[in-house]
Amino acid sequence: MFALVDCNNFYASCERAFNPALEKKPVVVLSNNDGCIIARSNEAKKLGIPMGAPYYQWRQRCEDNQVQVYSSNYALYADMSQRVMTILRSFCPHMEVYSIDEAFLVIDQFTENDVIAYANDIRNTIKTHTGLPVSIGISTTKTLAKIANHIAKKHTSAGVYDLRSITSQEKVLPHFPIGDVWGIGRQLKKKLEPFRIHTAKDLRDADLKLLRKNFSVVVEKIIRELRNVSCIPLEAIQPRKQIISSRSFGKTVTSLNDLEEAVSTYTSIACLKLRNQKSHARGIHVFLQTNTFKKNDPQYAMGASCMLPIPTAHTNDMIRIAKKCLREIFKPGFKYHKAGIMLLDISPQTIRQHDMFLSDNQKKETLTDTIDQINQKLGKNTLFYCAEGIEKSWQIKTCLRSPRYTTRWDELVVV
DNA sequence: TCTGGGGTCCTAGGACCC
DNA sequence: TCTGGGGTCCTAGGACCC
Repeated sequence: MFALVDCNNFYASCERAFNPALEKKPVVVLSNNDGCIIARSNEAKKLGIPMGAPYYQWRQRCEDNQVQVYSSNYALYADMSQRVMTILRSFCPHMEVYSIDEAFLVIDQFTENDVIAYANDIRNTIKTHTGLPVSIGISTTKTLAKIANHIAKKHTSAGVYDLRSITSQEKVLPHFPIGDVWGIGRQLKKKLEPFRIHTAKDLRDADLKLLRKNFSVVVEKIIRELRNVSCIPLEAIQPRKQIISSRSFGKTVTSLNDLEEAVSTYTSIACLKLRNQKSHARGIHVFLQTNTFKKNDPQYAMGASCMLPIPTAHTNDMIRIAKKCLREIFKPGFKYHKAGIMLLDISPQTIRQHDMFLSDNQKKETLTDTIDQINQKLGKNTLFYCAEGIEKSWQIKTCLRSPRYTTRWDELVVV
């Protein structure tokens, strides 16, 4: 038996948890650079504000309706997520953190009635300890638990829905749109329609062989999961296979110097993530681009990679080759809008192929460890590489960000 | 004026091996 | 006239997720 616990309107709810004045009011949270709307409270959804819409197109509507608008505050959301996950783990250690606001639990030890009480206990505990509302969907497979969660969120006031029985499945699946099924996106929806598949029930009852011939194994798994056959197992937390760091700039960037600072900063962010998961990487890919929305501006987008002889997790090693890549692709005269980096060929630090002709550099290890420890103790970026820049004029503006209530001593909530 | 930032998995095709 | 059968690895592109 799977339960999917999903926080309602997560980012918007985090803002509300520390600011009760937002209760019952429409709230939206914006993406980096205050570009797009990426979270909405129920009140904001009712105003017709769509997910992912560019903010500038909806700004007037927001102002007219006194919508409370926030820049994203990832320090806060990440910390709140950890609190929720810690509570969930205390209920059920057999769990998979699926995203910042969702987790699957495997709960096999319960009888029919107990499980509802158990789910309610989880909801109440999370609400009491964090202030965040969650919904819980329960069923026999992950795909069905996802559907149950949708129902819990939209059609019940209880916040818990049990979709294990055939009776409940017969009631729900005929009305559940195919595009809302986990794993069916826009393209698959379009391709399934000629097969007269419009609802979750249509897909469940479809001819498996016919669909397998026309679609990938992904679709076959979804069909089987809808038939109560579990094909997508609970997964343990794995180290990332790919680490990306990229941002749009706060202003148009034209100089190589600004790009170098930005790319060095992103490299530093990514390398810290890399070390935190005890991995190292053998290379880096650097990319930059102009603003693709500005059709009249000359466009340029390019990337370049560079590999090291042996993997590293040291920021200084990586910044050095990142800059080398950047200089290869930089062309003067363009108005740059975004740059980023991707770490390549990530592997665990325990697996290490030494270079016969290079000696280990113990000093470098000590340096990196010390920097990390100081930053851990005294706050992010207490020490940083000068290559990252000091003024960082290219950096994003987040003028609507709420305080980092839970991770900064100087931004604690005042009661 | 103004349009985010991460991730994963699958498949096909090419290059190579014996 | 006629040209096998079985593998692996890598990459790009596409689809999906939050």
